[in-house]
Amino acid sequence: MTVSQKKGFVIRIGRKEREKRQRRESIIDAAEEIILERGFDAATMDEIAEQSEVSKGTLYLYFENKTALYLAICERGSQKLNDRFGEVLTTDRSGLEMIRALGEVYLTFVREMPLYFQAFSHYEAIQDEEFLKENPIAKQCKEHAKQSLTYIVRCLQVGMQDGSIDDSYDPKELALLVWSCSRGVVQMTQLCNRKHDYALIDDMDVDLNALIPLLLKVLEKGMKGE
Amino acid sequence: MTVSQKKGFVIRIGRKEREKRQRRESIIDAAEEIILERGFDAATMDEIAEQSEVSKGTLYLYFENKTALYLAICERGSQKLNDRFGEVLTTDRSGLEMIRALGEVYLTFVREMPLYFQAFSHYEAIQDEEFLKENPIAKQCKEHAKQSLTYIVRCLQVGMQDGSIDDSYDPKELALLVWSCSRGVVQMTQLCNRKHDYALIDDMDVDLNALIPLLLKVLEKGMKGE
DNA sequence: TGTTTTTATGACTACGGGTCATAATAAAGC
DNA sequence: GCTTTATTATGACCCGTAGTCATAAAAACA
Repeated sequence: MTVSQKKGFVIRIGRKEREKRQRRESIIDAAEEIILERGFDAATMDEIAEQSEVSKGTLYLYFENKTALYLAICERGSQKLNDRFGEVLTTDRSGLEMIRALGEVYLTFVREMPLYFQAFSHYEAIQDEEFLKENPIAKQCKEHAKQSLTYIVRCLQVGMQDGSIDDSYDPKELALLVWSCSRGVVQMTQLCNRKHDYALIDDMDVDLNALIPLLLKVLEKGMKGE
Repeated sequence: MTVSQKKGFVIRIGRKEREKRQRRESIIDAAEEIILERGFDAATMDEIAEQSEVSKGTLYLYFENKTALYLAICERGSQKLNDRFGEVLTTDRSGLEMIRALGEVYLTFVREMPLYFQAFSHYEAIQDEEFLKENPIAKQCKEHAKQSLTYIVRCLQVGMQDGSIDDSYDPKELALLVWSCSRGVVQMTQLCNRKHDYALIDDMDVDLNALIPLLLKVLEKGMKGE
């Protein structure tokens, strides 16, 4: 543990750390599989333990409770989404075009990995504020969310610079708005797709796939600079 | 039971029906109180039974399970919101103005009765499709949602008639969009208000109260006819 | 009043989240 | 190597809560 200890020892500590993280990840993998099969609520810790080839007790060695484990899934998801958002920022486009790209990235993400989207909803449904305030994984999730929002702000700022977006808006407010609306629309889409008999669409015959392009169209017109 | 039976009997049946409904309502009342105190997840059926001055067994005579009871709360909420939406339609305003009014009604509703808003989220989180498909209360909820959406469609149609809204849009699609966005924004607002340390606002200093007006502003500009 | 039907009850069961005494394994000291 | 100490793993167990059911009370009826 102390600095005076020989190199070999330090290396071995490194390996242990690595193995520990690996096992943690494999538990999250297992949890994801089980949740995909059974759903968030129906999934049990016993099932997850079995799937991850670990005893129940060990599970609780890595995650203080079920919520913490689910938060970890959330954290993974927000990390992934964040990375994809970041990539958009590296491309050379107008602000408005980047906003559209972010929207498409978001939609693709949710389509490809609906589990993470569900996990986000789960996270938001957590009532216990104390837990959220203390838990380090929750803090990570927050960090990622903040980061994502910042990406949107940046795109809007670029758009205001290049004239593709009306610069009389407050970019931060507008970013929050874009974010909220996208979430709302995607949520609705998911909802309608999942239970295919969901009231709103039944005899309404609206094409859900048209909803996101429509959002972009309306938002763009609403945000466009003169 | 048969038609030949004397009046007194029929009247007594009526009274029993009435009492049964009343008790059902009082159970829902109790559930709402407990949930307000403890939250949806922490609330137990025993607590609710005690609060409604009924045994646990009786509770299950009126609601097949906890989810059904929660659905009943949802049904109540959607009924109330629906009524308020309906009132807006009776006023004499331009389509765009009515849309704004609906937005305000919605926001007021959520502010006054956050419990119902939470109940809606709960409803949407239910994974068991079979249950939702069979349950009559769920069907009612759906009916209300459909009705609300129709109100929005009507307002948009009026707006397209009076020229306040661009009539090249499909009113149904646009209604779904307006609805989704509003939900998204309100959800975000609720989220940020609840856990006051929610990542997005912390050091962003965005005024949440400005978010809904901003939504209306952007939507209006985006939907406006030339 | 006696009989049947409806409604109410709370002890009980099943099940899942979470714990903890104990065991296995690995590291350190000699 | 062998012993001692520290770390990590285990699953039997505890406890709270959703949901059940045999029994009782009440109401309707004859």
